[in-house]
Amino acid sequence: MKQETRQEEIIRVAAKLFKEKGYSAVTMRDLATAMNIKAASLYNHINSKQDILESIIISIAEKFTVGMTSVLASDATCIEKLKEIIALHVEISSQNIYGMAALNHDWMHLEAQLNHYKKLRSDYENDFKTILIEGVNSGEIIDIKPDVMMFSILTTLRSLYLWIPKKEDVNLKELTNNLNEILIKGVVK
Amino acid sequence: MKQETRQEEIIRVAAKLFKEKGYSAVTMRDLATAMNIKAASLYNHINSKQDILESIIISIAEKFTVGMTSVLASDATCIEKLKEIIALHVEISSQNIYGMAALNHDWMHLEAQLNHYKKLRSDYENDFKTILIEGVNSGEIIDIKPDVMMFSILTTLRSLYLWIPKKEDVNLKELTNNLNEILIKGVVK
DNA sequence: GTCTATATGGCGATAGAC
DNA sequence: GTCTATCGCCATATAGAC
Repeated sequence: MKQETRQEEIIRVAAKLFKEKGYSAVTMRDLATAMNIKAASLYNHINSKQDILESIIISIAEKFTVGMTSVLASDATCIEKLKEIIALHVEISSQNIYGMAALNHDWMHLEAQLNHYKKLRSDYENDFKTILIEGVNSGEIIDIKPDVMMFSILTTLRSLYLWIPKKEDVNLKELTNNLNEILIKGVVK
Repeated sequence: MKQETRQEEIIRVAAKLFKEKGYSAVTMRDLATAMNIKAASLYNHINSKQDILESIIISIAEKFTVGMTSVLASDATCIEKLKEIIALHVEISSQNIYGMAALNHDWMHLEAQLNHYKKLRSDYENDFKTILIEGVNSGEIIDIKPDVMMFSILTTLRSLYLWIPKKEDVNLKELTNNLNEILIKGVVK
C-alpha cells in the first residue's frame, strides 16, 4: 500500500468536509483546522480550493466512465449489464463515500473542468439509456420510456453514498443483491 | 388567485437561484440583481438570508408531513399506500421544483429550524418504513430489508425535482403511472 | 513545511436620505 | 420601497521569515 502524500490527505479531508457542508460553505480555514495547520500552509501542497474540487470530482467521474466502457464491451444480456452497473456503483460509492457527495452536489462549482465533467456525465447517461433501449427491443425489459427507467435506477444508484455509511454492519455483497432484486424485479411479491 | 406579495416573489426567485448554485454560493447581491433592485432593498421585505431558507424548506417539509398523515389514515393495502406516496411526491415536486432542491441540498444550512426539519424528515422515514414492514408481514411485498427498499424508492422520489423540469412535454399522470410500474414491479418483463 | 502578516475583495446587514 | 454609503467581518491567496 502506497503511503498517502500530504496532498492526498488534504484532498481526502476536504472531501469529508464538502460532504457535510458543501464546497462553497467550507473555507480554507476550516480545512486547515481539520488538518491541524494554518490556512496558508495548505498552499504548499495544493494550488487552490478549486483544484481540490477538480481532483475529487474528475477522478471519480473517470472511474465511472472506465466501468461503463467495460460493461458495454461485454456480450451479456441487458439484465446482466444492469447488474454490472449496479455493482459498479456499489463498488465506487463504497470506496469514495465523501467524493460522491461532491460529485453529486458540487459539480456546478467546477470552473475549468466543468465542460469536461458534463460531457463525461452525459456520455454515461447515453450509454445507460442505450442498454435499456436494447433491452426493450429484445423484449427483456418492459416497454416504458427509457428516460424514466434510467432516471429511477440511476438516481437510486447515485444516492448510495448517502446511505452506505449509515449502516456500519452493511454487507456490500448483500446490498448489491438486494438492489438487484429491488431495482430490476420491484418490491411486489 | 391571490396576488403574489413582494416577499413571496423574493422567496420564489431565491429558491430558483439556490437550485442552481446552492444556498451558500448565492449572495444577497445575486438575489437583488435577479429582482432588479439593490441588496439593501431586500431587507424591507425579509429579515435575513437564513429566513428565506427556512421559509422554503419548512413549508415543503410540512406538506410532506400532511400528505403522509393522510396516507397513514387510509385503510388501503400496502401497495396502494405506496402508490399514494408516489403520487404525493410527484404532486409536491412538480409544484415546488426549486424548493425541492433546497430541501434536498441545503437543509444542513438551517440554523434555528434545523432540529425541527430533522424531526419532520425522520418521522416521515419512519412512517414510510412502517408501511413497508406491514406489507412484508402481510405477504404483499418481498421480504428484503425494509431499510434498503425505503432507501431505493425514497431517493428516486426525492430526486424527481431534478428530472421533471427537463421534460417539458412530461405528462404528470403518465409519469406517476410509470413510476408505479417501475418502483413496485421493477423493469424486468 | 509551517508560520505570521498582509493584500485584495466580497460577504450579510444597517443607517438614513429621498 | 428603493437608494447610496458604509460597517465589521471573513474569504482566497501570496510574501517572506524560520
